[in-house]
Amino acid sequence: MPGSNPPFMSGVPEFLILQLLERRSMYGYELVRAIREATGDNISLGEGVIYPVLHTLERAGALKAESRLVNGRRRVYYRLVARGRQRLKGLKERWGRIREGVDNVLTNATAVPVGHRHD
Amino acid sequence: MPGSNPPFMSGVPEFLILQLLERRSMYGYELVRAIREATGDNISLGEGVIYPVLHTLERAGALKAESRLVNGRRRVYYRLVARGRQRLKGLKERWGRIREGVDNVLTNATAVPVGHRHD
DNA sequence: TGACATACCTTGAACTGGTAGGTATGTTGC
DNA sequence: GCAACATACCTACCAGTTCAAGGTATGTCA
Repeated sequence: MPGSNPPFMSGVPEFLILQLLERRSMYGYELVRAIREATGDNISLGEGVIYPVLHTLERAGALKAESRLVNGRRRVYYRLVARGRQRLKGLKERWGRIREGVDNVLTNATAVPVGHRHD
Repeated sequence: MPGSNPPFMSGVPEFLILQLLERRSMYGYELVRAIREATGDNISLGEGVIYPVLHTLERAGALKAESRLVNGRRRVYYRLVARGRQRLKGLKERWGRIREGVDNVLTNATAVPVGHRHD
């Protein structure tokens, strides 16, 4: 039975990729390992996840690809551009809200919605 | 444009439902509002999301349904049972790991994986 | 009588992650 | 020279899930 659907992962690969590329350009294979490291081994994504997302993001104009030749091997570096930064910003906000919402229920506290604080 | 696919939501409806039903039994329509309240308006799920999840969860043996008649209206109350509690436990752990992984990248800190702390 | 809240339900579309497979090059050890 | 491995890219298919939209029916209030 190939392809189960683990919870809480939707949007996460894209989010992590965008986030990491904000710091510096990277190539796909590099991202696979970077994600493991940067998440403290909490999240591990295979190449079969990374590459398609990269391609989608590029088609969407969020990333620019540049093929370089290093040690006789081809590497496709991806650079975050304006549209990608915008996208990242939106995802950050969304992540913040959902994270907060879930944690509210988790910690049993009755919530104070973002943007409705009145300290 | 029907059916967009907002990120970070996969697994969340199930998780919230399980979480809320751990405290007390509720019926579907009640859950819709309870989720809005409990998440501090950060998350809002329609009936079209709640009911299918409820049915799936019941089929999976995580919930027991009981139909009651209140004020001439039918209400289907759902009660969390053992299998559901187990499921909730697993989701809690998963949520913890993913949340931590994402936040690690977000806060730019190199991570300390869960279970690998050595204070 | 009409409007609205309550309360349940299903269908179809769209998206997305995961697995599994496949290609090709450089490096290392025997 | 050759096997094994790491590097580095890629795609096709599956499965599961959220969501909007629509539909039914009862009670209440003006």
